[in-house]
Amino acid sequence: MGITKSEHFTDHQNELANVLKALGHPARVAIVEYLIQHKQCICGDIVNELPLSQATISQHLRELKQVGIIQGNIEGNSICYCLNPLVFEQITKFMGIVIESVMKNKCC
Amino acid sequence: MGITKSEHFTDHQNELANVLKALGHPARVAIVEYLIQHKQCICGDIVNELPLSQATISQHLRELKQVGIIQGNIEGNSICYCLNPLVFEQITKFMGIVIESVMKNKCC
DNA sequence: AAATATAATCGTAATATTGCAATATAGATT
DNA sequence: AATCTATATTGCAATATTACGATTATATTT
Repeated sequence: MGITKSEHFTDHQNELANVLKALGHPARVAIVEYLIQHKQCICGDIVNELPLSQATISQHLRELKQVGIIQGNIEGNSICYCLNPLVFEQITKFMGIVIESVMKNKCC
Repeated sequence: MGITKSEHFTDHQNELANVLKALGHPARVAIVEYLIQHKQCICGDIVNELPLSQATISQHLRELKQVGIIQGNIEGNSICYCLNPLVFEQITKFMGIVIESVMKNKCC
């Protein structure tokens, strides 16, 4: 099929999964890491950094933006992208709950 | 194409992306949440919990296991699965670095 | 040993993702 | 206004993912 049965899951589960899926590609991890170092970028910066075409980079940026991982502000000719902290706080919170739970009870 | 050009990225980027991709599906988020609450499960528990077939659940469990998110121990007839804290610590560390970076510098 | 219980695997269909060339769009510059 | 620069979009091919029925494998129970 290839189609996820989203309707059977909670909004929270779908939203978290969407964000994590967006981060689940090495090029998009690389883009986030570029933004960690340089704080901001335009599409062309990433095109110069990664061995992927401009069209492909643009697509990856769109996916990251769609789930709120980055935000883009138009600056004249180009678009300035940067990280959105809120999303990462959400993810960290989830991961924290997992870790806390695991620590309390060892595996069978 | 549908094929990720993994060879162009670092091991760290590929590994992190693989773990996040594995968590990037609502059913697999739901499995992790089940494990947070119940500490452990067998395949049949999840089959009873989620509206997906046994074959599909088994596949999702295998994906989670492949990237080290869960571990499975054979217990007679069935297999007991539980969470592996190490992976989540890795993810949290990455997320923490992102947040720290973002806090230092607002967007353009 | 036959029957049952549990879970993995195989085969397959439907759909999604990845990547790129080509093209389109929009602001900046001459 | 013509050109340049930066990026988005479209269309397409190759591959991956999701899901399930059917089957298989293994351990347990009768």
